[in-house]
Amino acid sequence: MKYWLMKSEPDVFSFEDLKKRPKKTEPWNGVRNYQARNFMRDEMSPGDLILFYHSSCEVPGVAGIAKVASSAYPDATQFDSKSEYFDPKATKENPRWFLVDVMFEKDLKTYVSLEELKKHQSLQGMRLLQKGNRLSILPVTKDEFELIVKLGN
DNA sequence: GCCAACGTTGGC
DNA sequence: GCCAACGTTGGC
Repeated sequence: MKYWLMKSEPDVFSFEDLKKRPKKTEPWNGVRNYQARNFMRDEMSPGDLILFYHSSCEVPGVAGIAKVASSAYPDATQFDSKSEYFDPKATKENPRWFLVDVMFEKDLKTYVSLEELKKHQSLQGMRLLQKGNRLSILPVTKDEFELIVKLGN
């Protein structure tokens, strides 16, 4: 079992939006970064737990807990010429972008802001907190995951 | 294969 | 809106 942090802009797709989905799942489409893709394609397994992180918003931070709900499969938006995520170099025979389905797991009692994360000595090594970090999917250690869940409860 | 130019991310 | 950081592109 692995642990992850996945960023989403809440104006586009928030943790509350995930919860409101009929099956509480959502294909994590639109990732167009190779490192992030590799995490989904090669490293994630169904059941892995996810910190659902809100970025580019008033108060960035961890909004709730989700989990990986499928194995990896091609992101359909890469083949759709009308999609903003269309990739002309991708073919169905040779897809370039993969995704997993993400499912609501549980709420936190309180939102855990980025500011709060920065206060904790034991989280200083998180990739999320490193300068210049832009990756939208990041691995998180078990200890980091558990501490952050504790901060939210 | 180098690297400058350009685009994007994301906190502030 | 700014800007630092960093990934990608494309000319050579």
